[in-house]
This record gives sequence, structure tokens and C-alpha cells, in this order.
Amino acid sequence: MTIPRAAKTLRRTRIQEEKEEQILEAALDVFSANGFRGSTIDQIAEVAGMSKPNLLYYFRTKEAMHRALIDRVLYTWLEPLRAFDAEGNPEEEIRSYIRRKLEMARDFPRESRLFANEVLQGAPHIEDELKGPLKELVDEKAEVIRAWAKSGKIVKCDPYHLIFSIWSTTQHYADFDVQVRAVLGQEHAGEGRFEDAARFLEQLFIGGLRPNGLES
Amino acid sequence: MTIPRAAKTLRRTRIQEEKEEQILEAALDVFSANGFRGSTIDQIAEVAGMSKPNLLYYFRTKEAMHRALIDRVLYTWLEPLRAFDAEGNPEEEIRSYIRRKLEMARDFPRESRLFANEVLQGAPHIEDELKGPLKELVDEKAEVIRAWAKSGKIVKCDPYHLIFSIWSTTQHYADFDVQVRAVLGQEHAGEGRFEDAARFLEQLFIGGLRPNGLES
DNA sequence: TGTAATGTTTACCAATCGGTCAAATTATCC
DNA sequence: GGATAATTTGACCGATTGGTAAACATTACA
Repeated sequence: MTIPRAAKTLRRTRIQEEKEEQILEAALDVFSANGFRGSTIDQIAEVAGMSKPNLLYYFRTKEAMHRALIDRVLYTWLEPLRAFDAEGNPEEEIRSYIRRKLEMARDFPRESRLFANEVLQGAPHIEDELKGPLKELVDEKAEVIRAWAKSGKIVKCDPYHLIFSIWSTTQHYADFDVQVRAVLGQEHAGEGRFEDAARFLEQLFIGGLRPNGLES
Repeated sequence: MTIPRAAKTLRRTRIQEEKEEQILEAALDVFSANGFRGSTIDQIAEVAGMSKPNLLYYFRTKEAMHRALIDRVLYTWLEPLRAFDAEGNPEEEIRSYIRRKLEMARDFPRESRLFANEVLQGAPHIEDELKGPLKELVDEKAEVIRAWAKSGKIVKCDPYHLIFSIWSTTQHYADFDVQVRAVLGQEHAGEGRFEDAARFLEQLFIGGLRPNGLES
């Protein structure tokens, strides 16, 4: 008797691994560029170089593909925040967090846009991840920042909004890439904008959070 | 002979004004929540409370509706940046620009998401606006900021990335609203997050841009 | 090498998509 | 009030959507 879906088998064959990899790679391309509703299985099939029913042999529905993609990407995406170290030097931790997030915006813009599309449209498929794992991780790191502020290592500030501001400024270069390029024009055509951004953001955050500023 | 499309008549009737208003209001709802490709004329028709052919009587295509909506909203959306005054006090100008942008994120989140969706998906419908009017406006204001930095009124920094960082941090509260809510949790359920954000961002930018900092 | 499980494809389905058409209804103005 | 223009709608169209059924091809393994 034929088992109808590969996903149901316990042991995964070599072909399964390869094809699922291929499909998710194509799905990342399409979903990140068009959002969930704006993407079609046919598009993904074409990018993946296989027939539509063949995709649906590995993932029963469009939703299942999207879900698998989110699951695969989310952990990696939160890695920089997870690396945030309570024991480290605050200034250096923030600086390297910004740098890491900017590198991810440069090297993995599709992943950034995948989440941006999802959140922008109300996060219908990742609500649980936001309220669960994400919130817990942010709560934990916010506590670290709060302790730094309390002990005077950085200026007193709302740790949540600090994290939001680092997220937004760095991911901006992935999510709003076409706008950034359009405004900067072709004179800044190269990848130098990421280095410029890194310089500016480090200056902004390090300067803005320095405890011994001129005003509280 | 019946003129096939209302848009072609020169004088606009009262009904035309009202209905086009109704339609664009509904279109803003739907496009901002689902993006262009993810939105359907039927959805917009339902929100607008009229039949689909009736929508298409006022706007010949889905694209035409989207275009009209963008045209109507774009000017207003850029108003805060336009108000940026070269003659004013730098610190106060930046502070009030942040405040205005945050107010817009709070009061007009749909407009923010409309553009975010569009830019995120490669700006297929507003490329010209980005490279034209937007770039020119930003170029002009960047020159103002550069002058401030040169005369020592604020720290030396890349004016374009400064503008990007204000855009991203403020619009974040509209575009990524569900994420912000999820992370802050229900204990911060009210609208207080906008005031908290304003406090944090003013502190960050004013502190980060102050010229007489401890290091260059 | 045979055979059972796995993988792939062609043909197809009902639902929905953007959009049209002609007929019906309503508003405007003399 | 009647003619004429403006507005509204139900029925419909071809294309595309997500997804299925079943025949066919390939692989793994005894």
C-alpha cells in the first residue's frame, strides 16, 4: 500500500531531504517577495524546478510549506539576540548586536522579508511564535538591559523600546531595500551602504546610551 | 450616449465624490492589510458596501484604485519631513520630527502599512515616486542636516542614515504593531507604548547626536 | 532480478480571480 | 413630467487559484 505523503513516513530518504530542501529554498524566494497570500504554488514550483503536484507530495498544502519554512528560519533569525551576553561589556554587546543584525540584513534579506511580510499583515501564521518564544527571549534580554541601566553602565531607558529600535533600524536595510537604494541613488550603488549604516548606528546607539551624558 | 466611465467626465458629481471617497477608504483598509496581490476587488467591495461592478464603474482596474490611493496618501505621508526646517534649532527639529512621525504611526497606521507592503515587495507600483519626489525631498533635507553637522550644531554623521533610522524606528510601531503588542504583552495593553517610544527615541537621538559628546 | 514502496506526472476539479455586458434603476435638468 | 445622462446590479467570461486522482516511473532492498 502506498503511503500517500512522504511526510508521514518515519525514516526520511535521501530524495526527501534533497527535495524538501529545494522546495523550501524556492518557497523562501517566493514567500519573501510576495507574502503568503500573494504567492502561488505554481510560482514556487517553477522556481524549484518541479511540478506542482510534486511539491504537494512533499507538503500537503501551501500553509504547510509556509509553516515548515518559518520553523526552519525562526531559530536562526533570533540567534543574534540569543547571543546577547549579560556578563559582557554593555557597550560592546550592543555594538556587536547591531553589527550582527546588520550582517543578517545584508546576507539574509529574504528571511527578514519573510517575517516582515508576515508581521505586517497581522502575523496570522506566527502569532504563537511571537507571544511565546519571541516574547520570552525578549523579556529575558530586557531584564539584562534593565540591570545594566540600574547599575549605571548605560543610561536609564526602556529596554523593550531599545530592542525595537535596534530591530527596526537594522532590518530596515533588508525590508526596505528598494527604498534605501532609490533614495541613496546610484552614486551609492555598491554594498557600502551597510558599512555606512553600521558606522552611523553604532555612533547613534553608543552615543545615545552612554550613561555619563550631559542630561539624564 | 452613456459615457462609460465616471472618471472620464470633466465635472464630478456629488455622488462621484462620495463614492470614490468610500471606495478609497475601503481600499486603504484592504490594501494595507493584505498588500496589492493579496487583496481582491471583492474584499474591497464588501468593505465599501457596494457591488464589485459598481467599484469598477469608478475605477476601471484594481491597479487604478491602488494608484489613486497612493497618489492621495503620499503627499500627506511626507508632510512631516517637508516641515523639517533648516532655520530651526536642530535638536528641536529632530525632536519634533520624531514626535510627528510617531503620531502618524499611531493615528495613520494603515497608510504606513500601505507603503510598507508596497516597498517590501519591491515597490512595483511606486518606483517612480521613490526615485523622484521622495529622493529629491530627502536630498534636500539631508543637505540641511549636513550643514548642521558641519557647523558643529550636531555630531558629524551620515544624514541619509539618520533619516532612515528615524523612519524605521517610528514606522515600526505601525508596521510591526502586532509584534510590538505581542512582545510587550497585555500589561502594556494601552496606547502608552507610543509615549514610552517617544521618550526613548528622543533620548536616543538627542543623546546620540549631541555634538559635545565624550568621543567624536 | 523481482517486487513493493517511493516518487513523478498528466489530466482534472471546484472555487475564486479580475473584469465585461446589457439591462435595470436612479438622479438631473428643461 | 419627461427625456437624458448617470449609476447600479445580476449574470456571466476566461484565466488562475489551491488541491486531487490515478496512472506511470523510479528507487530500494530482499
